[in-house]
Amino acid sequence: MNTLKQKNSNKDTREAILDSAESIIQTYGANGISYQTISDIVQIRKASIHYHFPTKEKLIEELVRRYRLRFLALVDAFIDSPLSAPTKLERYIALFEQTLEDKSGMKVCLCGMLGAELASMGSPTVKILRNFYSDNIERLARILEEGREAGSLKFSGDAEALGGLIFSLLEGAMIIARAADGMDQFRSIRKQLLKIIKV
Amino acid sequence: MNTLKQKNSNKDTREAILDSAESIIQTYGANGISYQTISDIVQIRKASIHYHFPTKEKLIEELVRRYRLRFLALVDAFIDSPLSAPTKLERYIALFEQTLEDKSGMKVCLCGMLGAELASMGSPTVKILRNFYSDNIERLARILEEGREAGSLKFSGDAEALGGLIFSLLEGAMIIARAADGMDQFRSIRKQLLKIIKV
DNA sequence: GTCTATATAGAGATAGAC
DNA sequence: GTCTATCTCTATATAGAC
Repeated sequence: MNTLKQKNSNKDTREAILDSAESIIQTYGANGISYQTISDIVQIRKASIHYHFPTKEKLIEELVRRYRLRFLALVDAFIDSPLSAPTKLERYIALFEQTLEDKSGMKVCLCGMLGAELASMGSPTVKILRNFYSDNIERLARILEEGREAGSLKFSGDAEALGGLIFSLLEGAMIIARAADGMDQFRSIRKQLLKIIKV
Repeated sequence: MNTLKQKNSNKDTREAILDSAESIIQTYGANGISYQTISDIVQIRKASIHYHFPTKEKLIEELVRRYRLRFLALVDAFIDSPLSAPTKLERYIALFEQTLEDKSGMKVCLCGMLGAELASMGSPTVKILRNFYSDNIERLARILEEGREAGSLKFSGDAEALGGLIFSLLEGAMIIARAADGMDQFRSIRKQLLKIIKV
């Protein structure tokens, strides 16, 4: 705890920059962030942000990378647990619901938001976004297949296709429900979905 | 055809501006348009665009208004026809599929795209977006209810809730499928959806 | 209705001092 | 690692000639 000690205070600044950028994008879209707005929130000069993230593209790339890892970790915390498949599915949906219920305003999935503007993102970022989508669909497919085998979920056809359906649905529902300005629509959609596939 | 004749040539320019802006937004997002990019496509000077649309906000508002009317007209062209409910549903889904299949690149629903950035849109625009969503959900609910009564569609619960689910699903699927870079994912989701509710 | 020219503000980014 | 200062580019928007 002496010679190996890192200059560590920058970790905090770096994370604070990512935190503020993430929050803004989830609320206003990719165009909502600027070095200035981040500067105002983090209380650091614009130029200092460039020390941590040389370009805006790199900042967004890092943002997406972090978000993906963090979100998948939340999923993987229960996916191999002894919980029933329907419970796992409800937990999964709850992750989206919580984002939408954020106390600082209804937020949308970062990767759903940026996916809308995919054509204007750098290719490393696009790769991570793609991975985020396929990782989530794969997790959903696993839950679905497990439920079908256990007899707790019922559906016909490909689990992967239904996983893609549910993931698309959740991403879309966040955007649409936010316009309705309340959680009711999202909740009624969730209820309808579970009614369809729960045995 | 003389005294009442309008100065009419501007109609074309106006529409051309809207067309180009629409196409850009559906591909790159709201941030993709600037007076310059529109100027390049329409072959008109930046300042001239301001003659037709004094501010960017007004331009986007008009864009959303036009899109909504046009899209609903396409839906209403068959919604009260003697077609079966499942066929109507397939036709409805085809409207989204066609947008995604556009020859100038995979496009996303204009209102889905702008909904992602709802928090940074002007309030008249937000109102029209909200209407677009609720109008579509209402049309879907009508088709669903009709199919249930005719025995050609099967589902339990509220038709409005299922309509919201399907609409959210389609909006989300356009975004997610585009990242997968091909129509396969969208088609497999459509297939899966129809498998679930077709009798 | 479209043009040229310009005002003004904001963006991302860099240089170099501390 | 953070600062001040500045560069360059692009954005929206306006004034006024044609």
